Amino acid sequence: MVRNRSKNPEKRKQILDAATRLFTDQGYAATSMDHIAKKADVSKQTVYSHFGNKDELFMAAIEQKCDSYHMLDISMDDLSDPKGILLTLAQRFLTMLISKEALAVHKICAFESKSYPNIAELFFKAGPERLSGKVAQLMSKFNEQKILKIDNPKFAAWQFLNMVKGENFVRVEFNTDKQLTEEEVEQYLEASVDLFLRGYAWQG
Amino acid sequence: MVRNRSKNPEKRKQILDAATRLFTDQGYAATSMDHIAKKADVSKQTVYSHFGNKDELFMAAIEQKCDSYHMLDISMDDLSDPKGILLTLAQRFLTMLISKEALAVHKICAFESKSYPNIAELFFKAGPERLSGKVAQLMSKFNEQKILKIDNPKFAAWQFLNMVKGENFVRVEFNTDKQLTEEEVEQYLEASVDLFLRGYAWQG
DNA sequence: GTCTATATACAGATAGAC
DNA sequence: GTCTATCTGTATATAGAC
Repeated sequence: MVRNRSKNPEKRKQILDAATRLFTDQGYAATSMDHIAKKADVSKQTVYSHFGNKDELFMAAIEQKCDSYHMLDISMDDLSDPKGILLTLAQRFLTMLISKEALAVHKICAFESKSYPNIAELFFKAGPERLSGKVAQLMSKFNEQKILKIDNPKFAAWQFLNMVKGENFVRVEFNTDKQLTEEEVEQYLEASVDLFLRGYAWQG
Repeated sequence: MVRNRSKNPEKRKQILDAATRLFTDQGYAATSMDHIAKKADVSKQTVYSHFGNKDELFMAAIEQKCDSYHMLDISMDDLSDPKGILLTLAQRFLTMLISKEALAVHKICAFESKSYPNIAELFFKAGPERLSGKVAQLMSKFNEQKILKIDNPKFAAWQFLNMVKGENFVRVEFNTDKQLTEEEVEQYLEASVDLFLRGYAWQG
């Protein structure tokens, strides 16, 4: 009886937390129900009692992560300093992207996207799509207020967000030995914002 | 005796091919030695005789894929049509990126980058780093010939390549239900090349 | 060197006591 | 509802025949 909520919700939370942690750390196949039960400090049967089977537990765990995938809030009140706004956005976005948590969910959703398309879709909607939508709104406002000339705000949003990733994200993604310094990243971000501003400037 | 090359090299190749296929398809943990042996049409013991254990076989398989990760050749002879060159490059790059093969290696290297850092590093060097180096050379030439004003060719290369990925790559990466049409992708690529050309134009 | 058969460990999932 | 104990399949890896 998975639906019965008279079961101890604390244990449920313990299980879900442990599962989320282990699945995102090690992946689906490499994570065992025994390990989850042990880490959650409950018996294995309790895990099954709460979540039915491994698949359902996996879906619940990743779903939770997707839900809690918090938005970057982009203040769109004062647009008088586009460079400052975009630079701040770029910095925050990149910091979020390369955070251990976000990267782990990203990787597992991408990796399991064939086996669990609905999970990957969930992540895409909660993460990249949602953010790019927000940024597109920002681009739209820049255009309306004639701060930048942006015919297609959606394109501009994807261009900007992808550009910002740069070498830094790829290096983190593949865990390369050498990583970029903060200064290098900062320089890259500024150069990218400048490129973007020049490319979408009104006075061509 | 793994080093002894008097063993049947045909069988070795069969094993390696099967392993590469299965590992990239399903990941490390989800792929069994039994399955590899069966697919390679040899006995399991032969697999062990050739590669020692699962780890070594995995490394050999992915290494092979990285080696064969073929470069996009970028012709740098006639630079008179920068828009045409960049558009062609963008199209070829994106096509390569979202190809089933490239995507599979990309995903598994990213996913296993913590467990197998040397494999991920190998891929990074053979893939993203090598390509961005080539593109940086192109950017450098654009600058030398005053076709574009590019102070930092390395930055420009990463900016261009990342930008080109756009929404399309992310949607393929997460296997989303809705995928972009060819027309949409083509429009995005042209918009991105235009943005890049305006941003790095000589006459600001 | 390659095969079949087997040892050993651990996986997901269930049965039954309390 | 939660626990301990167990069933059953399958994994990695090895032994021994040819």
